[in-house]
Amino acid sequence: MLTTIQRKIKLIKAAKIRFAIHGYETINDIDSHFQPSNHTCIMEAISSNSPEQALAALQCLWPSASGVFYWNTLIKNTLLYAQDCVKALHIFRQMLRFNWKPDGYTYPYVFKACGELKSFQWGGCAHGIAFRDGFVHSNVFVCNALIALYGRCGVLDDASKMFDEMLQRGIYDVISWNSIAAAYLQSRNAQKVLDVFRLMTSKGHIWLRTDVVSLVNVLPACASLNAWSNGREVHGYAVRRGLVEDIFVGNALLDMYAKCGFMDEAERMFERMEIKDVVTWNALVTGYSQIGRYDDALGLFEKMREEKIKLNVVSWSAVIAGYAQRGLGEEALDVFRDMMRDSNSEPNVVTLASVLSACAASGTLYKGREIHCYAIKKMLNLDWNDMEDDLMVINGLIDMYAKCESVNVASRMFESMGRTDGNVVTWTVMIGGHAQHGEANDALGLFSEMVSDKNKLLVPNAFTISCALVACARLNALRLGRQIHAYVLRNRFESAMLFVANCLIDMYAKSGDVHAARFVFDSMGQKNTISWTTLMTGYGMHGFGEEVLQVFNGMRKAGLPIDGVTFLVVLYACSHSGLVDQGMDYFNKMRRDFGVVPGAEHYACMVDLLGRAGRLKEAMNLISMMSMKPTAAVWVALLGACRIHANVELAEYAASRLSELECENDGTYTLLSNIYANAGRWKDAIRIRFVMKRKGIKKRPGCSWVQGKKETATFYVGDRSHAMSEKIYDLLEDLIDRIKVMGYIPDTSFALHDVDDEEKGDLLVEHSEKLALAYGILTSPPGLPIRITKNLRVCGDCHIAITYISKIIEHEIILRDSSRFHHFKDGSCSCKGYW
DNA sequence: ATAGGGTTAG
Repeated sequence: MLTTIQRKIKLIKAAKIRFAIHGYETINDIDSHFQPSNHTCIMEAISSNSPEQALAALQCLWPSASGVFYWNTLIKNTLLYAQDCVKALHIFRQMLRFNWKPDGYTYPYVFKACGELKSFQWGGCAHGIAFRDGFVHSNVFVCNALIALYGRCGVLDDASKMFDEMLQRGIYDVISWNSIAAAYLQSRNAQKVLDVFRLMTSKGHIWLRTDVVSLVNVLPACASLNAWSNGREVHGYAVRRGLVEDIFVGNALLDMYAKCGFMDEAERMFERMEIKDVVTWNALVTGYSQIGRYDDALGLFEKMREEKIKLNVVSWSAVIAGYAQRGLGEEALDVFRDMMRDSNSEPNVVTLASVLSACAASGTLYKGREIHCYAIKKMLNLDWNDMEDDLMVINGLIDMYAKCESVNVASRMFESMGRTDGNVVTWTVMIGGHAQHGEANDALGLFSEMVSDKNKLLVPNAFTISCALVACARLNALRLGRQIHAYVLRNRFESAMLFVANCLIDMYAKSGDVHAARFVFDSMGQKNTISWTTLMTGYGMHGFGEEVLQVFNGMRKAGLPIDGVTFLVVLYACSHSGLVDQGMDYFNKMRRDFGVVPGAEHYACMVDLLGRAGRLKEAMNLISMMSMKPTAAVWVALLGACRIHANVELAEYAASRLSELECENDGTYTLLSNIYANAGRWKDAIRIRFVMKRKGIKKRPGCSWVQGKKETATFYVGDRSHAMSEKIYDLLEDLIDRIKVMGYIPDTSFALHDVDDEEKGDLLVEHSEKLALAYGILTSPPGLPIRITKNLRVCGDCHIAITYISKIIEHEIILRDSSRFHHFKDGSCSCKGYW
C-alpha cells in the first residue's frame, strides 16, 4: 500500500514530466498540488523518522521561494533532532543541486552543522555561496552564525574580522557580541572574553541587552584567569539585571567561585539555588576535588546517588579523574565499573582518558588493554570523529603502556603514528616514558628531534622540559641539562616555572653540580615543599649532611609542612654523612614534635644508619620495635651493614627473612655471597652463586658512562669496543704503575667477588669505572672535572685506586654510583667511607 | 550557553 506522501510524489513527478514535455503547466499548477493538504503531507514526512522520503518529496517540488521553508525545516530537524551534521549538509547540497535558493534561514543551520563538525572547508564553501547571494552583507543572523562557525573551527582571525565588519556596518546585536566572546572562550583567550564583556556593558553600548548567555560566557573566563574580583562584579551585575535566578547563571557563578578557591561562596550558591540540576552538583564536586578536598567531593557524589540525581558522564568521569590524580587507581577503576553498570551514561573520551590515567597509576595493564580495545571500537564509530579527541585517548594509551612497564608497546604506538600526527602531549608522554621507564637516551633523542624541527610545529611546554630534565638527571647529562636550562631562561614558562625549577634542582644535583642546584634554588621567586626536599636530597647524595640539616631548619622557618618524605630525606642524609646521633634525634622527634608517624621506609633508613656505624644490635632492636611487618628494604639495609662489618650470622638471618618475603634478587644474593667470601666461607659463597644460577637470576652487568667531547661514552667490564680502546688501556696501566709506587695495593678479593656485581673480569684494571675514568682523562681539558656514572655501586678496589689517581691528575673526579656521589680530589673522597 | 579529561618534580 502506498502512503499518501508516496502517491503525492508520483503525482508530482508525473506533473513535472508533463510540464517538461508540453510546457503548458505553470509552476503554480504544480505548487497547487501541495496546498493545503500537501503541505501537511510534506511536513509530516519531514518530521517523521523518514527524512529520505521527505528528501524525495522535496526533490519533486519545483524550486520556489515558499518551498525553501521545507528544506530549512528538514535541515533543522536533521541537525537538532537527528543530530546528524553530515546528513544535514548532504541535504543542503541536494538543495543546491536542484536549484533551490537558500535563504537567510538556511545558512545559520548550515553554518552550525559545519561548526559542529569543525569543518573549516565546508564552512568556507558555504560562506562563499552565502556571500555570492548577498546574505553576508545584510543578514545579521547569517553573520552571527559565521562568527560562531569560525570560532568553533578555531579560526579566530576570521571570526574577529567578521565581527569587526559587522560593527563597522552597524549590523549587529547582542548575539554577535556573545558569539565573538564564545569564540574567544573556546580558543582559551579568557582575557579577550573579559575585554568583550567590558566593552559590551560599557556606556557606549548601553542599548545592548546583555543576556544570560553573555554572563555564562564571561564567568568561565573569570574562573580560568582566577579573576575573582571581576567574577564578583559579574555576580553583582547579574543580581541587578535579575538574571541570577537563571540556573545557567547560577551554575556558572558556582563554578567560578569554586575555581577561584572561594569554596564558601560556592557552597552558599549551592544552598541558595532552589532549582539544581546535575551540573550544579558536578560543579561543586569538582570544586572540592580540585582543591584536594577529596573526601568532601566523594561525600557529595555519594549524596548525588542517594538523592537519585541522574548522574551523567561528567559526574562519573570527574570522580574517576579525582581518584586517578590522587594515585588511587584501584578506587578509580571501581567507580568505572559502577559507571559501566549505569545505563544512562556511556563513557566518552574524557572518561577513557581518566580511566587510562587510573590504569597507569595502579599499573593495571590488563584493564588498560581492555580500554584499548574499547577505544578502538569507539574510534571506528562514525559519530566519534573528532581528531583531537582521538589523540587524547591515544596519548593516554601511550602513557598507560609506558607506566605499566610496556615502554616498547608505547614506543611502537608512538612510532606507528607518523611524526606530525601527535601533539605536544604525545611527544611529552613518550619522552617521559623513555626517561622514567625506558632508555633515557631515547628520551633525549626525541627531545632534540622535537626542538630541532625547523617547522616548529611542536613547541616543548613545561611538561616536556620537565621530562627531558628527568632524562638528563638519570644520565648525568650535565651539558645537555645546562642547555635546557638556557632554553628555559630564553623561553619563559611563567606559571609552570616552579615545576621546571624543581626539575632543574634535581637535574643539577643528580648530575654532580650541587652548587648549581643551590643557585637555582636561591634564585626561585616561589618555592614549595618539593623545592626544599629536592635540594636536601641533592645535598644528601653528595654527603653534605650539615647543609641538609640547615636547609631543613630553613624549611621549618618558612612554615612549610614537614611530611614523611621530608624526614626520609633527612635520615638518608644523616646516614650518608655519618651523622648517627643527629639521625637518631630526628627519628625520635618526627612523631613527637611533628606528628609524622614513621613508616617502614623510615625504619629501613634507620637500620642503614645504625648498621653503617656498626651498631648492629641497636639496629636489630629497632626492627623488633617496629609496629608493622618489616619490609624487604629493612632486611636489605641490615644485610648491607653486615657486609661492612663482616657479620655472617646476622647476614644469614636477614637473608632468610628476605627469602620468606620472596624478595631475593641479584643484589641481595651477591651481597650474601660476598659476605661469605669475605669470611673465607668459599663453599657457602659458591653455593649461593649456584642457587642464583638454578633460579635463573642473572647479575646486571656493571656499566659506566662518561660525557665525552661530543657524546656519552659507555663502558662495560673488559670493554674493548671503543675506538680509543688501546689508548685507554695504555693510560690505565701507566696510572696503576704510578699509584703502586705511592702505596696502592690492588685488592684482589674484589676481583673474584666484587662488591655488587659480577665484574670479576680477570683483571681489576678492566672494571668499567676505571675504563670510563681513563677515557675521561684522555678527552677532558685539564682542570675540568670528570663526571662518571655507574649503574651499580662502585667497586671497592676501584674506589681506592681512583682515590690515589685523584692525587696525580689535574681533574676532580665526580663519580655517581647507584647509591651516592663520590668527589675524588687530592687523594681523598667526599664519601668518607659512608657508602 | 554552564560542569568533567591526557603529560612534570622530593
